[in-house]
Amino acid sequence: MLELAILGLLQESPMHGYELRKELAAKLGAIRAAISYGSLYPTLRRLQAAGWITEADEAPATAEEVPALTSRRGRVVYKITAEGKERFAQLIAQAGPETYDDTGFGVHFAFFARTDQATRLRILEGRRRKIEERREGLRDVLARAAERLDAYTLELQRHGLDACEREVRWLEELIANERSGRAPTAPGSGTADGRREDTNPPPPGESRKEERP
Amino acid sequence: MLELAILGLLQESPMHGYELRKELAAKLGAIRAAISYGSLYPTLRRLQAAGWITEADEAPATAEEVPALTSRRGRVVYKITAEGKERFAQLIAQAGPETYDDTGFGVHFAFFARTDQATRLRILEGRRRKIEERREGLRDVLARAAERLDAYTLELQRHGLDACEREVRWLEELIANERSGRAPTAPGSGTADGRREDTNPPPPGESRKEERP
DNA sequence: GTTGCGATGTATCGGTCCGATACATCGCGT
DNA sequence: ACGCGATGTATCGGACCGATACATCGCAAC
Repeated sequence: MLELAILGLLQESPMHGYELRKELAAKLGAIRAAISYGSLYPTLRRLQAAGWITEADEAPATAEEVPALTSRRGRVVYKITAEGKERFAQLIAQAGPETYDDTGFGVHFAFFARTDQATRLRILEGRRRKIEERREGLRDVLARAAERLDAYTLELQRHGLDACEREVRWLEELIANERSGRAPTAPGSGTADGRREDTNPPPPGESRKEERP
Repeated sequence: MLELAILGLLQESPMHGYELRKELAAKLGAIRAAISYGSLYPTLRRLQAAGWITEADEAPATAEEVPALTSRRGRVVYKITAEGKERFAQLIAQAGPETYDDTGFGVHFAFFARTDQATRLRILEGRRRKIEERREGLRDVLARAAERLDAYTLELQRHGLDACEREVRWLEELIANERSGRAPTAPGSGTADGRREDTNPPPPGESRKEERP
């Protein structure tokens, strides 16, 4: 999962670890808390060893500054390689069971703009199926085992059931939109910017902000 | 977390691993998928080594059956010890940061019937605070960084924001109920069985069903 | 002017939990 | 007699987390 997320983000622009973590938190804030450094840095090294990413030397603007003795380690900027892009495409397209759990689905969904429509549909439907199963499980417990459970546990189940029903409805809408080839924005959610023929443009902002080194 | 859940369940009745997993799935179905055996069995041994639980020999009904040679391993039933109950009480009362994340909160909530009111209130408010923070983060992203993100990512944030707002309202209701000393059942959720002076009875069904061994 | 502090930044370690896998028994239908 | 799905215990490698350590930079307060 982390691997997929990193590859996806680096495809938008080169970044160093710290920045990667922040962007990840912004993109996946709805799904999960910020990624831990204890996972991030080892994974970066693993990806580098596999050849999916490389170090990009930072700010080669003027070559006059002599590196001198104090070797100035500091931030390490990574960028994705051609093999990395292939790997990303492969990870996005193939869907295992983990693609449909909370985190897996969230990460895949966050990169739907780089996913072809058939795959999007497949993932949305797989997720719906999984949530429907969870929903049925909760209904069963509430219907058949209610007397065995205390009021708090029951309230928890009810809240969970409600969340499931809500998510299924959300997915239904997304699936309907997907089938009719429209943009993902649900009707009535504001920010509807009208027509768009081509879904799937690598999102805007491929250029990058500068920071004084 | 697993430790707390196991201790809590064994307090209701002795069980073996398989059963524990099923009960856990029923009780926490709204929160998370079934626990893995890869965590369950090692944890059981850890708890046993610490003295919180012990093996309870199964079905001592008739002592006539000679164990004979084939030593009949089979299921291992565990029961909680006095020290285990103390440990449980301690874990329930003390709230670290992990008490307020999704899983942690779910487990604590599932055992609210064994938790005193002050602690319940503290946990509900801590959870609310945490969700409010997540909500503010999502609002920030939607307000300030919307143009940097593609339509799918935005839709994800919107859905997450909605879930946050909903959970905050749910928590508000629970907190209000808690303060007024009522049972947890929200008004309008059916199953309101009227007055109850004493919250905190060890829930019904302390006796146990029999299965032919 | 220096001192301290919060943000930026990289890195490791131990621990928790998961997913796959293996294997043995039991009840039951065919 | 056979198989097959549910029951049941167990281990292993790997993913990810939380705490911790440490170094630099900008800047505000004294």
